[in-house]
Amino acid sequence: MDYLAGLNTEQRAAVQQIHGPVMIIAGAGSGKTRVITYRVAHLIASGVDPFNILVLTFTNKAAREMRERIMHLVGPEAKNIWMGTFHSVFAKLLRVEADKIGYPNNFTIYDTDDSKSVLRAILKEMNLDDKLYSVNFVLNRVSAAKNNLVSWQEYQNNEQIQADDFSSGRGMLGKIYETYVNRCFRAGAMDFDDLLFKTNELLKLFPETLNKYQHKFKYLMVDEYQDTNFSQYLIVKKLAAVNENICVVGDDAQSIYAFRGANIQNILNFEKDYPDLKIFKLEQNYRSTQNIVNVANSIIANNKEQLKKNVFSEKETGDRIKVMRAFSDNEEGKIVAEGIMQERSTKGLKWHDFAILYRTNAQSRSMEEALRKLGIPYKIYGGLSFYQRKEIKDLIAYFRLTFNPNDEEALKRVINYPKRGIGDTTVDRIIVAADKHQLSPFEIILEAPRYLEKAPAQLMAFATMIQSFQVLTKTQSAYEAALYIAQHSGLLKDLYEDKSVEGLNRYENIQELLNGIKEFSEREDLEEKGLDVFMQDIALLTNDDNDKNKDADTVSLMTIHSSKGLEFPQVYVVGLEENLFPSQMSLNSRSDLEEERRLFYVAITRAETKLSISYATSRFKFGTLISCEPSRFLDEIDAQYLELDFTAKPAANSKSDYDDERTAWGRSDAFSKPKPKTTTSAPVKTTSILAKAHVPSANFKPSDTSNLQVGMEVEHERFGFGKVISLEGNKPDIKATIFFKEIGQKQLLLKFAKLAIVTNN
DNA sequence: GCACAGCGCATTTTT
DNA sequence: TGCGCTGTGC
Repeated sequence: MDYLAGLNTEQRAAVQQIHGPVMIIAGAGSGKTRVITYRVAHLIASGVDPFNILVLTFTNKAAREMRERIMHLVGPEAKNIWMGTFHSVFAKLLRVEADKIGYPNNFTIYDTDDSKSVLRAILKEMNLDDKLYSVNFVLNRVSAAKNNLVSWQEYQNNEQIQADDFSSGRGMLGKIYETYVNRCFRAGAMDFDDLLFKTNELLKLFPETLNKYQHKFKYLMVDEYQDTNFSQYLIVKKLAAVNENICVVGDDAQSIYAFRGANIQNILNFEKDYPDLKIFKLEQNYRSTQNIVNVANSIIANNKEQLKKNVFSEKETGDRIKVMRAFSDNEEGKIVAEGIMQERSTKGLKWHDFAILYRTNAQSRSMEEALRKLGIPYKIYGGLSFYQRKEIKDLIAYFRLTFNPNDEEALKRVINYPKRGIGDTTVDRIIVAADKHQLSPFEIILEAPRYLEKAPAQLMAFATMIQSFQVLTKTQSAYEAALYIAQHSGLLKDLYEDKSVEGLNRYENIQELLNGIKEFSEREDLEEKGLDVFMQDIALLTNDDNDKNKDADTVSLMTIHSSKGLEFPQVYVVGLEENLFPSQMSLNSRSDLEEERRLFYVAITRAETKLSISYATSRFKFGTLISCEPSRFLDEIDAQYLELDFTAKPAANSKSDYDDERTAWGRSDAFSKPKPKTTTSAPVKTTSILAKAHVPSANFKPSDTSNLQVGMEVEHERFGFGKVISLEGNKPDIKATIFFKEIGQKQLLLKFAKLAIVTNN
């Protein structure tokens, strides 16, 4: 067991505690993956049968990486571990048990687009106001219900929910939910949430099935436990109920998916579910410098709800965190690109040592432009994944329809693509007839003359074609079948004839998919490798599951959300502005704001050696120029860790002459106090964050404020000069209301505020 | 049944 | 600003 030697004391203790409930709180960069993989290896080394181990992750990537690492530790036995994402593991389980809940084993998995399309059709049929009932809103609502295991019946019978819906004028949501569920069922389809919802249903309705899996999965491990929703939580809880060998790993500080139903309480309350659990805290950060870790800590300390931990680093102190101000979004891109350029050449780094992280995808544009101008290679992560591209979805829809002709979304997608003269009206008639006769649309098409007044020959031809595909897939290999379908559906030809750049691209993408299927066909580790097997969890594959050139030396651009779990030597977090980060949408509730703060925490902790943060004072939003305030998060960072770089000058075409830092800011001077002359050619180092542009006087020194009186003029490190308006409260907790010239009125607790008394009035 | 113009809308998104 | 959906006109 020499692998245990590579772990620190706490890590080793966590790895060796293989029985009973265990919670591992893994701070950022604390070697979490290492602990999980070693723990699995240790389970096996201790005699646990790999078949009895279930490891759940959230991403395919995490599952894949862990599997590889475990394989490395324990050898091919690792193959027998059930390890995968929640969705893929329970999809697999449901394929075995589907008939119990009335589903075919080859059920289709609807992706988000499919779900939206179903809902769009329903909303249209019901003639509902598409302002009140926007597809996104309705889907969120349905999804939230499912994630909280509220069935459509319960939804309709719950007075609270009904009252809420009616008061917002959306009384039909319950009915929509019902119709949606029925529509999916008829199509033999489950959406993403169903994979978990139906698993819960199965385990609830069939105790013997629950029992079977409770005894199969004797040892459970859940990664990123802070991101579980109620549905996932309950599955895990049920499966673990007999043996209670459950180990959850997570970091409440990195919970950033509440908006998708993740419930941070699951980790905060884990202790209540398993009172005799063992808790291990991995607090040593092996990734980042002390400065970076300290900054992250100072940010997250502002959150109320969190588990206590003390993340520390024993690496070097490191550079201070650079805060850069720009005058526009374009200029922000420019200073970031220039920064990268310079850092790379002075420190001999590679492009792939850098990442630019932003809150919203829209911010990538100014970054891209600036990088392009300097000839810096970059890659944008996220966005459309390979499997979400139209042409790929089209071909896959043919596959889907072949294996599950009831799959209505697949049918609608390809019945007239490529063009074969079956228009919307015909499709509508088919759907109406399907509803009327309680059949699937495809069944109507098969006997079109019987059910439809007009049954165009094209319809019959289409049905015959799909049937021929069905026959074919029974005998041919996945690749042969796929190629045949691509050709004979006319899809390949249609794309081939499009000679535009995009058309060429689409054609190549199809080729690539076919190549992927070919590789699958040739895999030797699989017993079954028909196209149906290939199709099974294709809907669950995403972005990086098909990344061709991930080794390229490029700067990485991505949203902070997608950066979770990654690390880079140098990280630029951009757009630290109010209403952008934190997002405007999150300002209404404390919990939303705390999630934004955790997001900032995640962003900061991606950096290994150097972190730079930037903001712009103006930016284009939806085509109009708006002015921006620096983010409140900047104020929350302890100023001692920062280095301000305000050297960026407004663009040359700007009319006025900017000599002075403060006029450059667009604010007038507060008081006619002598100002420190700031050098504009070199980075300004001060002890203040200057989020609000105040540069404290050179001789700034906090005064003793125990005798502070109303009317006195004071100076605050960050808020600038102000006048005391009122004082209230008793001794240690005296609260002063001060009107600051630059930022307006603020209330400060004197015991904390660092104020210098300027005049005694 | 199809093409195109114009309107409206716009976080984050492991699955 | 830029994309996607809807409606109009052929």
